[in-house]
Amino acid sequence: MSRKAMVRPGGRSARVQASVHAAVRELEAEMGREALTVPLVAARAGVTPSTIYRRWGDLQELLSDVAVERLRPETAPQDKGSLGADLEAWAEQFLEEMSAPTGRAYIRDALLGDPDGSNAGQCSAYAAEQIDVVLDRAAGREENTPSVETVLDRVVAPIMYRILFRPEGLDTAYARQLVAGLTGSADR
Amino acid sequence: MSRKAMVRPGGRSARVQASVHAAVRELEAEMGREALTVPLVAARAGVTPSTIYRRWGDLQELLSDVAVERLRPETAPQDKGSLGADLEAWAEQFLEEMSAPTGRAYIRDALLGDPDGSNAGQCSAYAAEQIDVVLDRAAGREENTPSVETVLDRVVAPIMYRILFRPEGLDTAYARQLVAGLTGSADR
DNA sequence: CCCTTGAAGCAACTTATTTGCTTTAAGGTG
DNA sequence: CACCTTAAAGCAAATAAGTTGCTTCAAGGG
Repeated sequence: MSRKAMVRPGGRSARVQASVHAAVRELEAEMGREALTVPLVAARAGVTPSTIYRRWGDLQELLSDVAVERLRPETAPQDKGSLGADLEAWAEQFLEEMSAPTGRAYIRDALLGDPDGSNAGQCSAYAAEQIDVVLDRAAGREENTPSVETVLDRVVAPIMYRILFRPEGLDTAYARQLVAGLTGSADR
Repeated sequence: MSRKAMVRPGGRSARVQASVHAAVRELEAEMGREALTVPLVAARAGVTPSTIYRRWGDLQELLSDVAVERLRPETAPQDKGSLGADLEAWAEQFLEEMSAPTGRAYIRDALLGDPDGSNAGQCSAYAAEQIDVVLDRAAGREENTPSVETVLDRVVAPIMYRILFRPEGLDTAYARQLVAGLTGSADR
C-alpha cells in the first residue's frame, strides 16, 4: 500500500482509486487474470493508462493492492467453546480459502507486486489478528494459551509453505493435524 | 521447468539455453535485477528476443528458471556429530542464505514466474533432500529421528513464512529456537 | 474567493511483445 | 554417408505496452 497510503482521503484521487480497483475486479471476473493489462483496466475504469502507471507503477503492484483487499478476513473466527476447537475451525477455514485456486492466486499476487513487503506484511497481520481473537477468548476461559507467534509458526506457516511450495494433496485433515500437534504438546 | 524440460539435450537448444542463462546472471551482476529486460538479455546472449519469448514466455519465467538454479544447494550439510547439532547448523545456514537480500530475491523470482508450481516444488525438494541427508545420518547413529515432513513443517516452513511475509528481525537465534522446539519435545 | 498543489488528462515517443514466414541444424533413416 | 523431418532459431513487420513533458483540473487552505 505504499502509494495508496499517500492518497488524499476525500476527493478525486479516492474516486479514481475506487474505480480502478473496481475495474480490476470486474475484468478479473469477466476475462480472467491472465487477460488483464494496464490499458484494459484503464479503459474500464475511465482513466488514462498513465494515471495507473504513475500511481501504481505497473500491473503487478496494482494487482497486489487489490489482492490484499480480498485477503482481508470478513468475519471474526467462530466460537466453538474451546481453544482447540476454535483453532481447528479457524485453521480449516483458512486452509480452504487460501488453497483454493483463487486464494492461491491472490497470495501470489500479493507477494508479487510488493517491493517493500508491506502488502505481504498486511496478510500476515490479518492472520495474526484472527488468531489473537481466538487466543483472547481462550484466555478469558482461563485456558492455557500459546503465543500468537507460536500459532503462526506451527499452524499458519506450514499451511502457507505448502500452498506456495508444494500444492499437492492439501486438505483440512492437515490443518487439524497441525493444530493437534500444537494443543497436544502444549509447547511454550 | 515446464519448457526447459522439453529441450533437446545435446544441440543448439542447449547452447542457446546456456547462453541465455549466462546472460541473465551476468547482467544481474552488472546492472541489477531491475534493469533486466528481454531484449537486453537477448542481445547479451547473442540471440533474438523472439527466441526468448517463444521459449520462456516472459522475463518472469526466465528469471524463475535461473533463480531455481541458484537456489540449488552446493554442498551437503555438515556433520556436527548429532541430529540436533546437524539440524541447527543446517537451519542457520539456510536462514542466512535465504533471508539475505539476494536469497529473498531468488525465492520471489522462483515463485513468481511459475505458473504450474514446478519451480517452487523444486525449491522445496532441495530442502527436503538436504534434510534427508541429515536424518539418514542420525538414523545411522541410532538416534530417534522425526520425519522429513515434520522438519519441513517445524523448521523450513516458519523460516520461509517469515522471509516472505514478515521480513523483520530474523536472525540465526530464530532458527536455533525452531530446531530446539523440535528436538526438545521429540514430536511424532 | 482565490491561490497552491498534487494528481489527472493528453499526445508524442520509446520500448517491448507478438506473429508469419524463412532458415538452420540435430537426429533419425535408408 | 547423403537425405529427410522437424523442432527451434532468425528476421522483420505490425501491434501493443510503457514513458514522459506539458497542460488542465479540482481539492483544500488561506
